[in-house]
Amino acid sequence: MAEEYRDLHYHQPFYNDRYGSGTHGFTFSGSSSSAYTQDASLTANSSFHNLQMLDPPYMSFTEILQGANDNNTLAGAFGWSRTSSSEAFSRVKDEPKSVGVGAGDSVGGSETPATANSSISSSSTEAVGNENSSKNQKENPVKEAMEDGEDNSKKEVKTKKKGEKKQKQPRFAFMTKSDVDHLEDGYRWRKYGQKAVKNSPYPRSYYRCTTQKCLVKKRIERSFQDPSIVITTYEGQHNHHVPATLRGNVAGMLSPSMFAPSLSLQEGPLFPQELLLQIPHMYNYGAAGSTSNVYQQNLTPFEQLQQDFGLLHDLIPSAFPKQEN
DNA sequence: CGATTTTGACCGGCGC
DNA sequence: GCGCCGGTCAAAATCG
Repeated sequence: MAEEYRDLHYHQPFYNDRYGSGTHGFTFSGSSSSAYTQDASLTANSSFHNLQMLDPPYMSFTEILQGANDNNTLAGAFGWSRTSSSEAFSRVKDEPKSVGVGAGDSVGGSETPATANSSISSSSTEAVGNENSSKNQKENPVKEAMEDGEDNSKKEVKTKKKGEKKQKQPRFAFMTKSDVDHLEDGYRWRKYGQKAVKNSPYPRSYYRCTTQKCLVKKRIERSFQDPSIVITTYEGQHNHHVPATLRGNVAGMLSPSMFAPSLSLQEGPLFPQELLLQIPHMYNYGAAGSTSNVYQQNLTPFEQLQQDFGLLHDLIPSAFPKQEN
């Protein structure tokens, strides 16, 4: 447990998405893409689609979310580090199996889990695929997913009930440029496995939220194409707030209030979703098919937000609610 | 000494 | 039916 975080490195924004058909999701049709694409580290044949960011027009995240929510919640989190930034989210539709990212590997579990030298924060709820978003940090608030979760609970290893198969929960993934594998996102995680990733020299690590009853899981892997990129995939939504022990860290930064002064700033809970709702700009990626795309952008508005965020935090600490849990 | 990580075995789905 | 593969379990090891 150590918790330390420090300032971090920088993240770059990538977006990729593999949401497939979307019925929901963020798919805007945009067209231009401003970012540059990165190679796909994820799926091999992904063609990148466009992601575009809307600059001026701020689309409210809300809109986006609305669309998005249905399927998954996005909860992404935004991690803000002042220096860093960006990541991407991706939601995945249900994919059959692989998560999509094929490339990366993960964290070595062995190394530094949460404390690495520099940690970045990022997080999001689950994702899978490849998308990107920019900064984030925390997790996902979505709610639905887990309720039933049956995942953990009943899975005895061998006897699972016959008939039910586990359903998959929505996942969100985002990419972060960082040398630290396990990005601090405010929640406490317990590693429960590590597997080698096919075609990649880096392993993938599996983590589960340590909060009781919370079924959220996440996996972390490093892109084999660009080792500086860490792909984090969240599955499920937290049914609790960020642990109090982490307050001050990332947790503090997560508060959505910042973005929405006009919204309720009180103590609300702050889920990333809320955050998203308040963010003025967004990038969109079209997800067209099921291919995944990855986009990388240079920072843009998001970065600014992040920075602003950081400043706010420093200047007006009181503005950030503390959460307890 | 409790919590977390490590790591190989195991499980279940899927494609051939 | 078999093998591959992603994901999970769980005992042992390690950490703090």
